[in-house]
Amino acid sequence: MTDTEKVKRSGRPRAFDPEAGVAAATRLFWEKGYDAVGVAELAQTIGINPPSLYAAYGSKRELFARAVAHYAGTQGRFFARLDADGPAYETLISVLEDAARAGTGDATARGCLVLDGTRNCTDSGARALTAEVRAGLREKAHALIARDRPEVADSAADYFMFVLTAISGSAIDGVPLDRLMQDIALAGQGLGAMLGRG
Amino acid sequence: MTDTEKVKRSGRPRAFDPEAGVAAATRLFWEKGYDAVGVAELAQTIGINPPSLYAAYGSKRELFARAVAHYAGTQGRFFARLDADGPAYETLISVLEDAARAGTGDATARGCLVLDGTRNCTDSGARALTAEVRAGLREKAHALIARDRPEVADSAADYFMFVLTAISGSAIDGVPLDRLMQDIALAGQGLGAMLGRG
DNA sequence: CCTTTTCTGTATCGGTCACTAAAAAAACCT
DNA sequence: AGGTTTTTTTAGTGACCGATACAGAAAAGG
Repeated sequence: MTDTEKVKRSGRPRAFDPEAGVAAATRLFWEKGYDAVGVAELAQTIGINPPSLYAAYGSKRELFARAVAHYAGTQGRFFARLDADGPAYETLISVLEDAARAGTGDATARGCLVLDGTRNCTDSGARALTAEVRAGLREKAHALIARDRPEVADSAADYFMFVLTAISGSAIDGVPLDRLMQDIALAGQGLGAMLGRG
Repeated sequence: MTDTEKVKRSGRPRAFDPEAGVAAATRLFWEKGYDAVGVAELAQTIGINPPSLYAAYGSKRELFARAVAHYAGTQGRFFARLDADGPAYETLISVLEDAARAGTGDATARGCLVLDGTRNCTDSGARALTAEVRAGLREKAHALIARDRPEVADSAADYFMFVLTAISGSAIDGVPLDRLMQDIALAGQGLGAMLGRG
């Protein structure tokens, strides 16, 4: 008995799908970054007026929070593999490669929303949102590494985030996927030396 | 006979030092990024009013260009070592380490102005400015590597910029210098494998 | 002295920012 | 139908954005 059924309520029904609105907002935030996207632009892209946006989502920052969550569940879904119990080195490398693919996937993809979406952002709340997700990613990587090699988990998890940062920033700067794959292979040598590949 | 003497001209003399203004603007652009700094804030920090700023520098973008040049000649001076004729691997690593030091040097240092100062920036002219400097850096690294190992110059120069991107982004995200040094050592293994250390 | 030139501060330009007050519109209820 | 609830649209709020018009002030040349 899944409770996803919509409860019938009084009042004028909403003329748009809030989840579809979040998806559209995610695209916009991803392409331009938090500060560079205006509320008027968000509303127009969703197909509504600003008051409807505020009624549905509360504020630009809360909509961004929804967008980050949506992004994590779609573009960033491959990070869930860090929770699996495969070999650490191979898992980390494959996640880095998927990150490169996601950050260069289509013409409008520009790096990673979580890593670079709030760079130079004036809203500290928005910055804190992405920072929390980044901390969660580091924690996942740390836990994966610590299962087999607890003594290098701190260093390796830091290095994983370091390389992730390079991937997102480079993707934004226009480095194509095949170059990113080369870079990941080179960066992976440091990871392999610490973790032992295989 | 250096021609740095100021030419005496008619008219009311300028009440501030334009070069000192550029230095102050550089700090501001570095700390907050291009878009997040307003003209009013720039003028106030320099100690002038907006009209004086426009009279002296032309526009916010032109002042930013001056700031980038000033930054390259001060914070980024160590990149000149890429032009020296030392061993490629050691030179590249030491430059990366200096970049980490510059990006975490004091409390207000936030990564690299050239690498991250125009992230999520809405002014395409400002973005082009930093991109040109980045391309120049890559070119320097490429030339250094190509002297001894032309067959890997493309890959190694790309990887050098990849690691540089990670350093700046990580510094902004709060990674301390000692962790960055560890990360550089790990990333350097990929560089060493290509270039041969020594 | 007076004119010319350049810089100064004040006060503001039109445009956009995130956000909202108010009322019309579209559904439900009795 | 009449009343209630919620969303819609219209039309704005004050604050800030980059950039300037204007007039007074401070120097030089005559």
